[in-house]
Amino acid sequence: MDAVFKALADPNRRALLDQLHLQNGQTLNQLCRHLRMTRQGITKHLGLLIKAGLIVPLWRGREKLHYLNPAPLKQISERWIDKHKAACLRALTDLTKGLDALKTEAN
Amino acid sequence: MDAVFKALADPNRRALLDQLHLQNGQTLNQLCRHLRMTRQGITKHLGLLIKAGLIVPLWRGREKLHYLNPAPLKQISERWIDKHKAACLRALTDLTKGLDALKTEAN
DNA sequence: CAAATATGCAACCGTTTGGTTGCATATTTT
DNA sequence: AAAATATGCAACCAAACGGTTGCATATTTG
Repeated sequence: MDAVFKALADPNRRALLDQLHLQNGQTLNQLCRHLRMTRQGITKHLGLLIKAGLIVPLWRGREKLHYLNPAPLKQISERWIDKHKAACLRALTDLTKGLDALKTEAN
Repeated sequence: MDAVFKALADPNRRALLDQLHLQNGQTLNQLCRHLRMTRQGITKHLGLLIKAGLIVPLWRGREKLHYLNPAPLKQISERWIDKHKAACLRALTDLTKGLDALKTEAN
């Protein structure tokens, strides 16, 4: 899961995911058109995304097609984000309680 | 939003959030007990988390209390994760279609 | 007021990261 | 078979990162 968080940390990589979200199954060269960077640079980013399981590569002849894999995002969402979101109300009441405690202390 | 993704990229920072999730409003020193690192190191991590809006600091005398702020996570979840999760079925069918295309091509 | 406590700030340092350039390899196309 | 296309691999580099040490500052306690 750490690999997924790390993969999502870079805006260029998120842009790549967005691009595939727009049109799934693009080749490396196609993806290169949307991002001003050398092909090799993009290859590196795609490498991380693939390692994190966010993208699944598929070879067709000399072309490498890139497909989104939503599973890791779903995991993160369910096992991490939701857990913390659930604490939403609690966290806010904690904060206001903290503020109140300060106020009464001040008196 | 970039700051939030970057803040979440480090396991120590996620551990800090988890720790606050366990007990909200802890001081810097309290948080230091749970992580083997110098206080200054932790201060840096907390700095990023605060900058990302994930944690709200609150001074009480010489103590700095740290409270969770679930808002940024909610934003990321709604504006990014959900968007990509929604493509779940689509992405999978895309992939299988890609595989099928390869198979038929092979014949 | 002095000592202890809780924190901040800045410099430094090894490692990782993001990106480039250069060259090699594999598949198509002509 | 030769040329063109699509990609991989490795070395290299500056910048960012994660963490430390050393010292300064502010608040409490005795």
